[in-house]
This record gives sequence, C-alpha cells and structure tokens, in this order.
Amino acid sequence: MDKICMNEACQATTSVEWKKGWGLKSDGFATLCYNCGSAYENLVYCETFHREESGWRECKLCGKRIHCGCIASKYLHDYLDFGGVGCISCAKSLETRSKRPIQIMSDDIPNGFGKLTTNNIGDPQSSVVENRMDGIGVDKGKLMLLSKTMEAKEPSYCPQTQKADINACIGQTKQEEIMLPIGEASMCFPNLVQQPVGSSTFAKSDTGIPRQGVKDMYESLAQPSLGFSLSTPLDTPNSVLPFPGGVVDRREQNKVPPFQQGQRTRHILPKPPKAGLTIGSEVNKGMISQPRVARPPAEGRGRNQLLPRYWPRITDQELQQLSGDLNSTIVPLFEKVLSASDAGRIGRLVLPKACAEAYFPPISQSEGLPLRIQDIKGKEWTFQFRFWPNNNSRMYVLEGVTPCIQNMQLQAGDTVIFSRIDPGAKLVMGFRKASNPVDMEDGQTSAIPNGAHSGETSFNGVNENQLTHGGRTNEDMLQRPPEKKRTRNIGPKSKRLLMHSEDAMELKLTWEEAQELLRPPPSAKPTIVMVEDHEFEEYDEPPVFGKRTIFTARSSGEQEQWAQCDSCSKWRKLPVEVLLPPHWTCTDNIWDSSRCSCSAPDEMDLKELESLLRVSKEFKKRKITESHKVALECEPSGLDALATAAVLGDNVGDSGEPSVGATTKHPRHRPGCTCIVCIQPPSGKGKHKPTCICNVCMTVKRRFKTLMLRKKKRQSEREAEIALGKDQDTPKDEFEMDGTSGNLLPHINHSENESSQSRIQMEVAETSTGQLDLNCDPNREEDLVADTTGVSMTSLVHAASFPLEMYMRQNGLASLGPHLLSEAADESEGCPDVGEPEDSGDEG
DNA sequence: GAGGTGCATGTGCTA
DNA sequence: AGCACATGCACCTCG
Repeated sequence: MDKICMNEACQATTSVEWKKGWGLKSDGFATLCYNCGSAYENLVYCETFHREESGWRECKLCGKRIHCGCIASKYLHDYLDFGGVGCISCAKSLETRSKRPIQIMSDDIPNGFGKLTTNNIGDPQSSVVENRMDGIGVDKGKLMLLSKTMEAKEPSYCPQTQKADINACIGQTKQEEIMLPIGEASMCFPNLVQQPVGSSTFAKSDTGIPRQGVKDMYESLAQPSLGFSLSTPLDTPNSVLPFPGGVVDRREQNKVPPFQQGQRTRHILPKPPKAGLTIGSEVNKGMISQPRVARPPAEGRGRNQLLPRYWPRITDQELQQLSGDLNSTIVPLFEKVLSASDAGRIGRLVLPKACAEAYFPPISQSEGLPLRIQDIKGKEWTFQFRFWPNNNSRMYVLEGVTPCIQNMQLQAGDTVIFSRIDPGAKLVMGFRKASNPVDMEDGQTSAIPNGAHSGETSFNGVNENQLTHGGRTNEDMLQRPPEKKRTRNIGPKSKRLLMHSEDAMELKLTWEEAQELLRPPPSAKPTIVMVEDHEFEEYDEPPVFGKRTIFTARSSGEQEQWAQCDSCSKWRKLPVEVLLPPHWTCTDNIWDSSRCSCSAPDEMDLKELESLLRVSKEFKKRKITESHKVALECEPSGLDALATAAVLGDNVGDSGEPSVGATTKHPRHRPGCTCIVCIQPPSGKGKHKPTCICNVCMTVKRRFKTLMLRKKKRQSEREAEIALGKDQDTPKDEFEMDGTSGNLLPHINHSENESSQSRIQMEVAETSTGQLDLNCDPNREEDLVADTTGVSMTSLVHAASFPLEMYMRQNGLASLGPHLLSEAADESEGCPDVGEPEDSGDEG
C-alpha cells in the first residue's frame, strides 16, 4: 500500500510501510518520509512479524501485513550504520555499483552464531529491486547520492558485520520482505562477522572477489583497521569525519534532502536522543576520539528485543585495532555495566536475558553449561552459563566471573563487552572502565552504561580515553539514549546506597548521636523478660526517634535539660529525665506551667544560648578528634576488639552509655532492644567455665595474650607521651556539652568522660591480670577490676580527668576508685604483669 | 563461621 | 500489569 507523506508540501509516496526501526524504537519513532522527513500516517508498528512468502510479512499479533518495500535512503543509511532495516531498492542500487557478494541470513540462526549463506547481488533479485526502486518514485539522484555515500563510507566504516548486514538484507530481496522487526536490523550487523557458509568471508580480503566497487569493500574488510563510523555521517561535521568523503560532506555539498535533515534533527535533538543508534558524532572531539557508537547487536535469537542499553559501544578505533590484533573479525555482541552484585564476590554476573538468549548457547537445564570466554589478553576463562527460574521467567547468570573480573580490575560501574571472534565464533570479553566515578553516583544516567561517552574501553589492549564533559560531551549526551534504567546498573544500587547530599546532611550524626534520639516506641509497654537472670525490656514496636535536647549542668552540679520548641524555637528547661517525642512545642511543656506557651518569654537569654551553642560546637570538634584518637588507640584491630570484648564481657561500650536510659549493652542498644547482642548472656556467661580448655576458650586466650603484648607496647608509648604532656590541663568551660547527647555537665565533658571511661575500661581490662574470663559478668565489672594487678598511668590520668563518681555511678563500679588508685600505685612500682591468660580469672 | 548456592523479593522500566 | 534485573536471604557445604 502506498503511503503519502503527510506533509502537503511534499506528498511523496512510498510503498513502504514502516514499523519502528529497531534503533529508534523508544524514541517515539515514527516513519518518516524519505523526502521531507515528515511522519507518515498510519504507521504500522509491530515487533512480531513473521515472514510469509511473496514478500509480505505478517504480524503474528495483529495479523497486519506489511509489504516489504524500499525504505528511504535515510533508512538505508541507518541500516548501514546500525545494521538496520534493509532496503531492496537501495540494495539494488548498491549492488549495481559494488557487485559484491551478499550474505543471507538464515531465518533461524541458532545461538546467534548462525550460518549465513552468501549470495551475490547480481542475481535476478536485483532486478526486482531495481524495479521497485523505480516504482517507489524515489529520487534517483538522491539514491545515487546515497549510493555514493555508501560507497564512500562503507569501506571505511563497515565492518564485515555491517556489510554482512547489508548483504543479508539485500539477500532478502528474494521478495521476502526486508522489513525486519525491531532489532532485526541488528541481526544483520553481525552476520557479517559470521562465517558465511559457503562463501566469502568478508572479514578477509582474501575473498578477493574482483568486482568493481566491491573491491573497496573487501579491502576495507580485509583491513580490520578500517573503522566503521556508522554514525558519523549523520552528525559529524566533515571536518571531524574520520573518513573523508563521508556522507555529510556530500550531503552538505549537494544540499541534504529535507528528510535527512529531519532525520538528523531527530538524532540530535536533545530530547529523544534515545535511540542508541544514535550514532552521532562527537562534535568537537575532533579526530582524537571516535564516536562511541552503540552498535546494533549482532544477530542472535531474540536479538530484536535487545535493549539499546546493551548495545556494544565500541569505537571504530577499538574495533579496528581489536580486529587487527586478532586478525579476525570481531563482532560486538552486547555489553553490560557491572552492578555491585556483578562485581561483587559472589562471582555471578547477571546477564541480560535477551542477550543471553540471543548470543549464548541455548540452555534448557538450570545448571546450564560451561562457557569459554576469552578475555582481552587472550586468556581463556570458563564460566558457567546458567539460569535461575524467576517469576515464570529466567534469570541468566555467568558464574565464576570473579577471577576474570578481578583480573581485569573491574568494579561496579565498569562495563564488560561481549563480542565474538570470527571465524570460530569464539566469545571474547572486553571491558571499559567507568571513567568518571562521580557519574556513577549520579546514577545511571551517567557515564557508565553504554558508556558511550566516557570511559576507556579495553579490548585487547586497546584503550581509549574519551573527552568527557563532566563525564561526557554534549554530543554524547545527545547521542546516548537517556536510559534511565542504566542508572540502575550502577546504581540501582545507587539509589539504594546513595543519598542526596541534603539527606546526607540531615544524617550527619554519629551512631551515638542517633542513639540519643532513639526512644522506646510510644504507647508501647515493654514486656519484661528474664534472660539468665537479667531483666530485659522487650518491645513489640521498633524504637522511634525522639526530639533532640541538650543537657547542661551548672557549676552547682545541677543538671538541666533544654529543648527547643518546634513552633517558636524558644528553649525551655525540662527535667533531666524527660524524653521528648520527635515533635515538641511549648504547649507540651507540662513541667513548667509558666512556660507552657510560646508567648512565654525565653528562659535563656541570647548570650547564654550562644555560649551554649558555641561550647557545643567546640565540644563536638574535640569529640571527633577524641573519638578518632580513641578509635586508633583502642581499636587497632578487630583482634583487639575481640579480645577486649572477651575481657570486658561485651560491655566495652557501656561506658559510653548516654543519659537516656542505657542498657547494659553496647551503646547502640537501648532499653527494649531485643537484638542478639542484648539478649544473649554476656561473654558466654554460664557457657564456659574458667578452666574450660575448649577450642574457643583456648583461641581467645591465645589471642588475648597476643593482644596484651601489643597493648603493652602501645601503652608504654602512650605513657611516655602523657608524661610529656602531663602539665597540659584541659580548660573547662563553664558549660561543657556532650556532643552526642548534648549533655552539658559542670566542669566535665561528659562525652570525653565517656571516651575516657571506655578507655579506662579497656585499659583496665588490658592491664588486668590478663585473665581471660569468658564468663565475666558485665554487671560485675568490679570483680574484674578488682583482680587487676596493674593499671597504667594513662588510666589514672584519664580517670582523674573526670568525676570518678559519675563514672562509677554509670557503670556501677562502686569500688572502682580505690582499686584504680591502688592498682595505679602498684603499677607505679613496677610494670604490671600482663602475664599469660589464666583460667583462674573467675568472675568472682 | 565463611562462603557458596538457589530462590525470593523489591524496584524500576516498558508496553 | 508484566517483565527484567539487582539484591537479599535462607539454606547448605566446607574448612
């Protein structure tokens, strides 16, 4: 059925009915008039066609029949570039000029490595083509131009694959429609690479068919070095055309047909640069970097479903070199941006279903089969290609890729490119590193995927650095399909793992601080459970965040809690023990009737407030420094932590317990916490006797001994330092604030206090008799301490730096003071004997 | 307990 | 709504 261009000024007709080109599928593609670029009416679009005899293709779904007709030169052009839909007429035209052998793709190409049959363009079919061409009223001059263009271009940017495509399409002249379903064009592409059954191998020049016109082609084919800038012609200014004589040139010289302009516009428009096909050029990049073209996938089962995101984007240069190096034809199949999972230790690379089914051997068993894939260095890897049933579908994975990925030093965000080497249909795996990690954060949109814009591809040693503009060039941005999904590649995780900066700002608080904000669930009553003689509050509901308050303490020792009204922002004084809900206003101030309204004056004058905040700020800085220091000193290794934990009975962190109803567990754990840490008996209490010599106990003892020696060394170093800086007294602010909870304590920095407590506890443990008590009771640390044979000066200094009272009160170490002192005295007399861990260290 | 394996689930995209 | 895919997670094996 003929179609008339909607553009009244054009009214061109064609017998071609278009369906969405595979490459433009998601681009809101419409069939365009080859003449003016306007869209035809009544576009036919259906992906699932099947062939019928006599040049018709019928949609399996809707039954609509589409006639195979000539496609506008634009499409031919596209075809050439991406292996798209073939055009009989153009093919014919081409044929008359180049007379080259053609390949016909078998209908069913198993495994994507199907065979091809060759044919020559000179067959009877050509006449048909010619006729048709005439029939469709295509401007011959334009076709000539097109043909010339092709001729000029092909040698340079038509890898065998593409040529094969062309050929294949041409071959279909046999009255079979050329209308290929989306992606079918792509089929053609690779064909080239495929080893044609029976005849010429385009890859090699040795095919040497002495036909005029074809010669160039062959030469080009023969020379892998020849790139195929499929896209370039459309968008690339002449000046940057890698291959002079490109279409653009001529177009411009001859005045590009409107349709082409339209087409071009389509490609360039920022909005729908979706089509990966986009071929385009990277303007301003000059010759240095070739366009990273999204090459249509090679033929393969179901390749028509292959999303552009997986189209291999190898630059001509890369491909050239690769092909040249391998002295064979490289057919880029598909690529994939590594996700965190892919690059993780699991060693499983999730394969896009369509790709797996199109290019990898068909598998019917979940176990799959081993797949040998060569890496860029020629090393061969064997992966297990298999699938998992998933939602009535399959999920294909390559297992055992970790070594390979590590070998290539790939990580999430990098791209692996699967290609095929012909002859031999060997699989080869190349990669492209994500050049701009930042982009990755942005999500998919960025660089990685398809990485058309940036990144360097490594294919057999071919690396290419591309100019980036914040990761990509404008052109890139135009070219690259705005595949949102790509973001997912890097970042789906990105979405899960990354947060916007504002969010991050919001969350800039430490775990301790966060703990301070946790409150037992409102209106939830805890169930008291007894575990090993310990009472635990158990809540059914998770904790909630409460309002942040600050604590102050006057020199008199009186503690105060302050909260800011969410409504008027005035600060109100509250009882110390009060826990506020997340949202709190003056009206909620039931403790001070005189200030239970926002109209009530502020209790704290501006000066005081500023002072408070300033102190708070300073404190925070110190706290950070301190915590880092402590972390470095006290937690030099996981082993240390282990030993320390063993010694302290998992109670190491208790010292830092904030003011809000701490449990006897780790600072992270609040009242009501029912996590394993909180509910399990401390340090194996009741599980191991002091004399136990089980493997666990022995191991811990052994490690503890190592720890002791190490600690000892550090300790003496610290002592030396302290001795030097002994005179340095920490100035006390009138208000000192607990950075985490905001506690303001008189002459004491609670937070520092906490740190000190931690340290003291640890040091006490470290310098104790070295007994390893797996049964130690967190509530009876005094026992442990009591057995201490030595306490370092450090401990004393730390202990002296804050009210012992508080320390003891918070830790229930009523008798610690005297012990500390006495132990300190002991230590001063001689080096404490860390000694071997002994089993004698009973909790009692 | 660490690591591997297979499946389930959640999220985002496409039709 | 259905699909693809990234990731989580329970279960299993092994050292």
